Amino acid sequence: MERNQKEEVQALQDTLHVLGGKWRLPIINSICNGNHRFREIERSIPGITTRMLSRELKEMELNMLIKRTEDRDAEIQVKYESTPYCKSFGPVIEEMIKWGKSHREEIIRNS
Amino acid sequence: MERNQKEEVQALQDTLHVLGGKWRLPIINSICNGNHRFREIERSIPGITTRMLSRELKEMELNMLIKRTEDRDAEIQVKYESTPYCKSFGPVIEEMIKWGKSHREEIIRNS
DNA sequence: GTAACCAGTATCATGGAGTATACCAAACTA
DNA sequence: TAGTTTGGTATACTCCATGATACTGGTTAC
Repeated sequence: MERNQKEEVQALQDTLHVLGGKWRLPIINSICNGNHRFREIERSIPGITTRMLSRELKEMELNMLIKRTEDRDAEIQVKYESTPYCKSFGPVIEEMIKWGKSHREEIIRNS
Repeated sequence: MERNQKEEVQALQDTLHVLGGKWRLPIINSICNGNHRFREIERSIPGITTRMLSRELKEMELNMLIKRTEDRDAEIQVKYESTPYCKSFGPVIEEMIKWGKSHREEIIRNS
């Protein structure tokens, strides 16, 4: 019981650490939704700056969350893709989206 | 499709905002796990300081995430409880714990 | 040939989340 | 009655994530 709790807190903090910051999840979501180019991703996330997107993409690549490919001869020269590791966040993201949506509905209903 | 995406990003950012910071989720988890006293919660979350716990609890009370009751004659004078609203995070938290745990296992397996 | 788009980088500024440390009054407890 | 626990507050500091703004070198579209 006691140990179990510590383990859970640990697991939570691990997850929070990997998903840390304002932009990680929106970026993952955007890429998983079919945006693969830098500007495409940028436009799909309201409020993000070029600088933040650039930084986050770099670190996420280091952390194996996404894969960046550069191919001068392809129609899309620079392409960002999600890795299987990244996709393992699917359920987490889904639940968060679900919560966010119902939260909004709740607020609208109460106003 | 396009609108749907914006809505999802919005929902994600809403959720992130409410759960923002390093400590919210661990605190919710702790309270939901049966810790109801200030020091109890504090001890259950490694690394948190009195100040941060105090601050977070206050704001979470304002946001209706938790309920604080003071009763001088009860055996527990000050008690923190989760609200139904707070409990709506259950699925989100569960998924995050699940991810964190399997992530740890993964790392151990690969080392 | 110029305007717009792509994929970023460079610099500078800043607010507030988080840390560290000490302290308090009341209650309980040995 | 001295020590410990409880539920916090006060003050001071630090640093880093984020924001704002500008710029660049290459490519494609008109």
